[in-house]
Amino acid sequence: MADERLKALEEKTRYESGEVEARVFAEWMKGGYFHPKAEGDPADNFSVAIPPPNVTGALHMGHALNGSMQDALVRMNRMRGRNALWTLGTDHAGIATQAVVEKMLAKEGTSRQELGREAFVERVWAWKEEYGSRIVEQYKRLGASLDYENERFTLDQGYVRAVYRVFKQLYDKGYIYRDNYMVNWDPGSQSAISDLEVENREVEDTLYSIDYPVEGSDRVLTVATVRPETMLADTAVAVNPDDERYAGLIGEHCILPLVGRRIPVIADAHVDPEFGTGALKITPGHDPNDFEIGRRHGLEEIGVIAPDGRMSEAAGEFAGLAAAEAQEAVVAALREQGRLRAEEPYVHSVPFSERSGARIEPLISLQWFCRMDELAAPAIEVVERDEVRITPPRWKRVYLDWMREIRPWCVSRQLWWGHRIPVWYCDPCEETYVAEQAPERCGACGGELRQEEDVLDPWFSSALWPFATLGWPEQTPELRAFYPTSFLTTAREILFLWVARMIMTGLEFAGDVPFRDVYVHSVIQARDGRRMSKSLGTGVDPLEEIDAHGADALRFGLLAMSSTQDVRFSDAKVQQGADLANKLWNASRLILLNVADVEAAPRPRTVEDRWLLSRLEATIASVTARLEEYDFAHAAAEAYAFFWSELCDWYLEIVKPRLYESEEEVSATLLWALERVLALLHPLMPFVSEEIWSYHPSRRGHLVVHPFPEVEESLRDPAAEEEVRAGIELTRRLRAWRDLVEAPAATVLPARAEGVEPREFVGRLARFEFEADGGDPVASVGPVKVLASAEIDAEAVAARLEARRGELRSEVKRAEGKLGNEKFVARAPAEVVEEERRKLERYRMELAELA
RNA sequence: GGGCGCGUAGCUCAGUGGGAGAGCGCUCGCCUCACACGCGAGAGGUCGCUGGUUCGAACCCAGCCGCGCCCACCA
Repeated sequence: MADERLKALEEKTRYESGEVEARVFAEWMKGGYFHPKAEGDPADNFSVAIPPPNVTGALHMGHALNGSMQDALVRMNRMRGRNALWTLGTDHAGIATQAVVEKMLAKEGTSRQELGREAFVERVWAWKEEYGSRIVEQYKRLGASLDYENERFTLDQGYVRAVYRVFKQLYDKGYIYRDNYMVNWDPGSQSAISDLEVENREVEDTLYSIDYPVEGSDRVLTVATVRPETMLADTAVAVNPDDERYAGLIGEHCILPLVGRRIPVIADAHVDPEFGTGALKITPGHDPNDFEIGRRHGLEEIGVIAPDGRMSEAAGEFAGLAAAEAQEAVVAALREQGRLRAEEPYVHSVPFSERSGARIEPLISLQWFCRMDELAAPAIEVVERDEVRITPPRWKRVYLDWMREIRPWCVSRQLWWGHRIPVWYCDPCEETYVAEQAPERCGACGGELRQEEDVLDPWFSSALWPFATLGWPEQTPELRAFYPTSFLTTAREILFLWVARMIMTGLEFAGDVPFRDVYVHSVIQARDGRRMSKSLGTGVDPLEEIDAHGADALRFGLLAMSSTQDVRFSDAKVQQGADLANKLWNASRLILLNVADVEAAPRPRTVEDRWLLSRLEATIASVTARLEEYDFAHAAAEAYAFFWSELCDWYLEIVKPRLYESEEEVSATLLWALERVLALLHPLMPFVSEEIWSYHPSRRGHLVVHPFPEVEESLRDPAAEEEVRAGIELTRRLRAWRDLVEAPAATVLPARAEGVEPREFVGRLARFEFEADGGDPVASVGPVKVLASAEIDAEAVAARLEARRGELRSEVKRAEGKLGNEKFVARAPAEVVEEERRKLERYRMELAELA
């Protein structure tokens, strides 16, 4: 190694992530390591399709966690020599992207309507070209080993082809149809949205009770509603068929106040006789339940609220008012007519759009739907049979429950940014064409065609992600080599929106499941336990964490935090990662600056060497197993514990004298151990491990493609582990003893060992001299007799002895009690009883020594 | 209304049938020639409550009390 490099290593006593990460990442990119060959079989290769972030997005903690997990597995498998592909791409994110550009236009004093559709879509593309790569650059900061050479976008040319192919085939199968149906209308984005994009929130409204007079009688039916303005669209009053109070009224009519319409009194089991008066006003045009009831009874569907949130012509004198204004006006009119019986505060849950935040306006509109039951059936089976494994397993049932109740999916959106639905209409002859490419003219009359205005729900295209990104519908080498992908990590909130749909389309169109494993990761909450949210201001910015502590620190921290349950963001865990990076750096300096010029190899000379090698292999086995079962938190914790405690605190301290003399055996062994530790940690902390590796004398190429350590069973040595463990235990007891008697830290205390000779390191690390002459024994610590000396306070020793005797007496009592229990001796497993007897024996012996 | 998860050291979390753990924080002692982002030694938990099963329960079962999430059409 060049002397300047060694000198730099010697001088840098701290690991500085800031001056390493960009340089190392550039080296990886230059090496082309992230772009695998499209060769081999999917079963031997490893591939992951990144959950595509929105083009408008910025890296948030969820991305960082998800990315850290995916990258750990992709890196591990790449190191194992597999063709490892982590597919990169972004989602066009209809509403979000359209909203960003619309906001820009508003600032310029114009609007999308003013621009027109074509010019607007061009503007969005221009925006995407300029700003759409932000989040990709942010993934690089995290160290994500994505295939940056092949970035996909849900609206790129090939992808659109895949979307149109799927739409056409679903249409031809009869799954896709157009219908007038009740949808969740989002007045914010001026579009229909799917059930899954609706969230219910508790709201305090007023519950109005209104009297509907019964035709030809003095009776009134009192109905209750929180939306009195919708009464203008009422077409019936419903009561429960078993409700005796109203039995005689079924088939009669009410006269709708304000409107004067005759509406029938009908019987429907949906009505709860216990609620209110047991009479329910039916508004098929503006309430999902009423819509269902209306269809059952063939009621007229009247719409009085238009898509813009204002009252339509059908609202008569209220036309043109905003719905809220209409509500006030209707209530006032009813009050004036004496029809308003009661108003009371009422808390109930109300649907809101997750996209725009606006209160959902249920209304009937002409939309495109996709029937899901046939697609769902095989997607249910593959999960039932664990051909797609869901981890943690409790989500399997959640998935299955939802899939078994699946309902048609409203796939059309009234937006301009997205996949314009590939349907063309001929107005004169009322023909409809569904095609992958625009037909020239109408086949029937030769007339001009008009393309459907609506675009597809962005989730429609996301549903094709694992195979569309690999080039489907072409049978590309990528598709052959990397489909099915190996696994998917995701947040539980998109289990239905995305994961379930990918499984359905994968089976239907790509002929196989889209991935073998789904790992549903936990949610990282804000430090105070609230959800991280931009609007609440509770988000923690991963890029700030990277700037402050390094990408490795953040990655380690997130993996260490992750578990199967939600956790609060922990600054301490990120700090632990930063500390670990620094510790790695410094332990490596110690090793690299002192070793002899030898090949890295396990060359144990002492039992401590065999101990370290054995512990290292145990750690490799365990950490690897944890990663393979997606237990990232334990993988991180175990790697940390081995490195920090066993390798640094014990082994390095034990072998320092040999290392300073540049002994060959210990040098070779340490270089070997360091190489394996760096490789093992690389998937978790890629930057610092790669950087240190650049100083390692065994280095021939980058660590990113260095073989991942395979367990060497021959290095396992239980006897050495036990012997050194005992030495460590004795060292600890001696240190604790000297602290208790307040012996000065630097002094070496005289002692004699009886029976077995303690390992050399015990005396050195605990600062005891076992060959000491003279002095009377003042205390026993295990096999060690401590001799009297000026450094030791006799009173403290006496107190210590008494305390230890107390401990021993209580241990003896506990063990005696247990062994005195006949049932314990009779029923507990023999080895448990035997172990208890051995303990009792030991305690009695030590107590006898101290007496 | 149904389902799921969680209540363990001051804090954040592991542990899921045989003597309570980690990181941080705290106390004491160390600038020991890799690291003070360090080293050594400690203090600190009747494992939410009540019953039950078991020789033995933080762990299994039942009930209760708190907290969170998901699904669901009660006006």
